[in-house]
Amino acid sequence: MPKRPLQKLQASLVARRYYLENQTKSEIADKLGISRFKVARLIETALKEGIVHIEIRDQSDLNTELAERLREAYGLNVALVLDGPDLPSNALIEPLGLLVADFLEETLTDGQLLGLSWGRTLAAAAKAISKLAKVDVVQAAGSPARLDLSQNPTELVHRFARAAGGLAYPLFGPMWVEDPELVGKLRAEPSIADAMSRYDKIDALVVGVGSWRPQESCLCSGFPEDWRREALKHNVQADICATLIDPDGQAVGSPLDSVGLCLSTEQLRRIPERIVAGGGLEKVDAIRAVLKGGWVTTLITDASVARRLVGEVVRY
Amino acid sequence: MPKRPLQKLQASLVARRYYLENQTKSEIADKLGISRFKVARLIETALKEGIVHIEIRDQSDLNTELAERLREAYGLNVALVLDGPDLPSNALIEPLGLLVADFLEETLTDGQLLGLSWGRTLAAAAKAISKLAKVDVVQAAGSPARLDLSQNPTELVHRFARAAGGLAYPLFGPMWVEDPELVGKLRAEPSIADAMSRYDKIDALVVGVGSWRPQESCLCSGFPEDWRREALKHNVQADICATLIDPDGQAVGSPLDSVGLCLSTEQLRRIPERIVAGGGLEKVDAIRAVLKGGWVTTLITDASVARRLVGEVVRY
DNA sequence: AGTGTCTCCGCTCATTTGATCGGAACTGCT
DNA sequence: AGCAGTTCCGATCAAATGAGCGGAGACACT
Repeated sequence: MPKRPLQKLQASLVARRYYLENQTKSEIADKLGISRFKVARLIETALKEGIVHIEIRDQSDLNTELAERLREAYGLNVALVLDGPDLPSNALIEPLGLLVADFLEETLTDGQLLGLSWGRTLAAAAKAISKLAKVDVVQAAGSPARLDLSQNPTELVHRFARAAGGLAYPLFGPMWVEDPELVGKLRAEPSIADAMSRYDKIDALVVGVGSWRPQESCLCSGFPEDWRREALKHNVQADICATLIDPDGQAVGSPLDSVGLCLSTEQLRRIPERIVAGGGLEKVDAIRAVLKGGWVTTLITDASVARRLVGEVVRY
Repeated sequence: MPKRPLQKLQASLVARRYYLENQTKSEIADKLGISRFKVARLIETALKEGIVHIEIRDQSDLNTELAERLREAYGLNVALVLDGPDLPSNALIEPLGLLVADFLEETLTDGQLLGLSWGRTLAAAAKAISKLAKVDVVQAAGSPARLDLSQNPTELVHRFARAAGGLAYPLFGPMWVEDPELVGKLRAEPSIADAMSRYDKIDALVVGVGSWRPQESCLCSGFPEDWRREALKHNVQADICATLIDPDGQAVGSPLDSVGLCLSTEQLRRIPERIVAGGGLEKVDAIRAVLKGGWVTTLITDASVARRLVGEVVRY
């Protein structure tokens, strides 16, 4: 028996009354005949000594602890981390989509303008959306090559707009054309011009994150051979909407800047809320890159990625 | 997945920041763009829903939770409950004595007058005492019959006084005599009168609790046969110093009132701090009785007794 | 639409709490 | 004993928090 059990004893007694019985510190102090400062200090030591244990138990499938660490490490506004074992990207698309849907349902407010790129996670989100705030929805980039129909970005924009009861501004056109003259004509096309003119007013943009590991990215694999070579020479790790990102998070110029039908890098930067969704360890390099560059304000990912990212000591 | 994980999610996020990262509610509110009231309500629900778990871990061998419940159930000022398995009284005497010693060392203040009765727990306490506040010590009752030397109350008073560096007022005399005339003479005896005259000024009294189950109580077994019969007719369950207590906690008159060399029941009542020590299930009836009658302000006991007592639903 | 109920929100005002400070008491050292 | 270093304590003032209230919006029912 320690010679003075009563110091810690009193600490645990005070802590019990304060935390478990909701008595005020002053009240406890009066009853115990000590000053309220002493009570406060006892509680402090109880906390420090581990006499008081406070534990936050997640009751959903979200890991809020990882989320919080991730959020702090990369200066995000919000991080949502789906808890669970390491799974391949494919298996994560649907739950992440659900999460994106839920997040949008709870955070968008009437009258905002939502920008959407494309991707499987967004497609899953679109399916899961039920009721959205009354927002208008604009397509942030034309259709990339080799996209199957279920991911048709135009369809996606309509789905969101319908759920929101707002207007849809789809972009009927390819993400890029190789002929500079043709780009000019397309951009002048009224429906396309209408959509693209709204890019500066987007309140929130939702995009998947594209990995540039060979054979993974839609965008990478859809690029013309010479573009891709050029991009890989710059060590591009990720694409976010139409912006290519190197391992340090810097934007790498690409032909899309001139011949794309899409949000420009500058426009992307200016969007107040940039929501990026993507999970699975295959994407961890891409996600790290976009986080480093500060391209993200809200990240929606899974625990495997989050664990990897917070396990790295660096902070930005 | 619940349709709205984000309500609880936000609750756990807010709770994490509040409890684990010590951010203020206002701070959290600002960062999240919600009102501080909403933060407070989220934390409230997190508490209510069990998202936040707060646990007080005792680091000593004291069970503060039982102590607190006991304290509340019987309106005690302080309860100390030694944690551990059910043990017989004998095995508890030494640890309880240590506890009494520690308690006195931490709570007595210079200049007070400490009253002591006798008993094995007090003897153990006396052995464990090392440094006490500078108090004077007065013996609250004469020596009962059949007490072995180690429990000699006079010796006890001296030990305490020596540890305290204060004066000792022992009572050289028996706890009672059967001849009323002799009592008068003894009470007039200067050293005895000196001690007894201080009974009204006692700040804190430490007593063991005596059980009146046959063959257990020192006091009971030491009583003359006719006194004991009379007491048992009144269903006496306990003695506390020289006062006999029935199962409801009422004081039962006894010859000690007239022929005892000891604190009277009225004097006992007036002592501000009445510290009662005793443990072991054999004593539970006695302890219950003295608690019921409000004879105790500080109870020092063991977990088996505490469990039993708080397990009974009644409150007084 | 009208209406009663209900929940949720943020305001005001009083209370509770924290940050910071200087002084008292204690300790170890000369 | 005398003295620096340390710890502990409680006061003050500002900040954080809680209790309670009324209004706005959602919902169900007429």
